[in-house]
Amino acid sequence: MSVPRSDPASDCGLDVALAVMGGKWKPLILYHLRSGPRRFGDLKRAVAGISEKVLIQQLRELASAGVVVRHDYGEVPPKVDYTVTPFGMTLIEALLPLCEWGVRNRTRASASMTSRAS
Amino acid sequence: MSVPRSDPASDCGLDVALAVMGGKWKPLILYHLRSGPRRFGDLKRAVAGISEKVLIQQLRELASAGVVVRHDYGEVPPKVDYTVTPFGMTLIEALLPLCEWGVRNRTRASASMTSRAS
DNA sequence: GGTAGAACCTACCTAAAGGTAAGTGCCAAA
DNA sequence: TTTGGCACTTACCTTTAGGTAGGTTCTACC
Repeated sequence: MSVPRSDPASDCGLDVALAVMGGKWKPLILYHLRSGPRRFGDLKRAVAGISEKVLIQQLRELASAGVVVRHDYGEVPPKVDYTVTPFGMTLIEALLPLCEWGVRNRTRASASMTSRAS
Repeated sequence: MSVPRSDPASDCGLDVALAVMGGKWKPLILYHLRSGPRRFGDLKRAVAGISEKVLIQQLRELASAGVVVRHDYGEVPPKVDYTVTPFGMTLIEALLPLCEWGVRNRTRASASMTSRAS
């Protein structure tokens, strides 16, 4: 609406990527799913600190983006697991350089964030 | 506090990267700065849709993270420009695969986002 | 003298993301 | 029979990122 001509965002796909994996926990969820399927409760414990509500919410969004698939075994007690799709894997791969950058610059970056340290 | 042992986030540097370039406009700002210094007003026009308040806010955060530098010419009328640092350049490079992913999957990704379309 | 533009600052408001706490149906183990 | 775990759901509240709309100081231009 407010973009005049040849939307500058179009050249830089970051908006797309951010729309898919942006959010406080999605990167972490993806990280924990990268090595295979995980059950809901399993994931909940792995992604320490996340609430069930938010976890399921993020999983739904990832699923509706085609990044993960939900598999319901239809058993009782309930058994459900989540797996990264091949498409999701391409995202994870594109994410890796940024992961590495983060790991390399963790100290430096958090040092500059002093204004944010409570 | 709620993290038991060997914080899972530590393995995946995405939290660091997101802390630095996360936010609605930072990727775009970086994108527009990648090819050289830009004056404030210039940037304001380039990043169409952003308000001055938010632009300056994001620039300050990028600057305090060491990703860009603010140069004040001390002239009157005011002249200030912003440049990406070498450190910032390493971020931009780590960002590129994600950009490309976004560009490649723009259609697919936005198609899955139907639930978000207003 | 009035207007415009430079690079901001300030106060206030809104919307959405995320967090908290409780409840659901069902079954197995204590 | 109470408890606990599974995979959720629901209602409600808080935080914060971002947006809106003004103001400021100075000069240049008409």
